[in-house]
Amino acid sequence: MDDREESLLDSLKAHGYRLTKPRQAVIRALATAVKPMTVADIHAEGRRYCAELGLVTVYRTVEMLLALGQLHIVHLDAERHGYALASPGHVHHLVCSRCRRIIEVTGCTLDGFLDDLAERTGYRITGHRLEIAGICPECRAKFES
Amino acid sequence: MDDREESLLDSLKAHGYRLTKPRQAVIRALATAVKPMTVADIHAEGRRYCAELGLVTVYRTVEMLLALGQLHIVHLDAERHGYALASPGHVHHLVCSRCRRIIEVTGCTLDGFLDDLAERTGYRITGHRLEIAGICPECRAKFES
DNA sequence: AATCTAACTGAAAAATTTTTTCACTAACCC
DNA sequence: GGGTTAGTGAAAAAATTTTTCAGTTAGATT
Repeated sequence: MDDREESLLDSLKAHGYRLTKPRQAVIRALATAVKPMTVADIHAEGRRYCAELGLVTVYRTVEMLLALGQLHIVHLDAERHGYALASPGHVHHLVCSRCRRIIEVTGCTLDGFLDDLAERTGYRITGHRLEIAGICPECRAKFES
Repeated sequence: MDDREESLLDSLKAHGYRLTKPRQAVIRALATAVKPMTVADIHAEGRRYCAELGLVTVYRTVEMLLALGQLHIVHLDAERHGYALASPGHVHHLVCSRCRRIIEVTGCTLDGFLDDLAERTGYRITGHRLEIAGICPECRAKFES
């Protein structure tokens, strides 16, 4: 169990949630993943850790983790979306278009741009989501000769 | 009919598509919208222009416009998404969290950051999606006293 | 450790969303 | 105007998500 997984379990406890096997399976599936996981992905992977894990519980646990701010929604190219454990702080995701491997990206440089934008439009800017698409080094090696 | 709508119809013709009434209704619904439209939104609004418009046709027309690059997917706060006509060039969307009104944003300042990122990670960066959330001036006036 | 109890569970059913199928319609070329 | 074929809506099917509910289990109490 890695640090991230452990702190997540602590966070559940701290919020009065029970540490059930199905929940641990969902969390482990997410903690182990290297790409955004759809509900079906989490279900399939989670069953490796809890054979009876039901799809409904995946939906419920995802919702719970989102409410706790521990999970990010990552929009895939088309209209599908997956979930990835959130690291603390402000992060974005760089997703490989081919294999879906993701890495977290910190230190985005949009603050000045957004301040400008607020001034120009009169909107109060409350947040932003940046998703970056690319081809990871492994896939480049395999497919770009 | 505004310019945008007209050029869209031209683009359909240029690609060998027929200009049917249901398609025109979908396009007009999108051209008139001030917020991202879900499939259901487009269907409801489109029926004002073509009373028999079927939901299936909305799905098909949306798919067609996406393939032509004329439509952007705009992810709403949660897991829902809507569609908005794409302006030519590189644009992002600023969406009001309260009323969903959107405005298009040009001139994002990420190029340097993305170049850096490519260097650091070895990814070849192929695109990015930036969605900015905020509260529009009207909603600020109404709800922020 | 045994007991209690409410949070939690999975299965089934229901609701919703999206895709497929198909007979009919209408846009566009002549 | 007439023919052809892309395009249509309705209905059915498939896929996804939510609700319901009786049974189970985590964790507090003793």
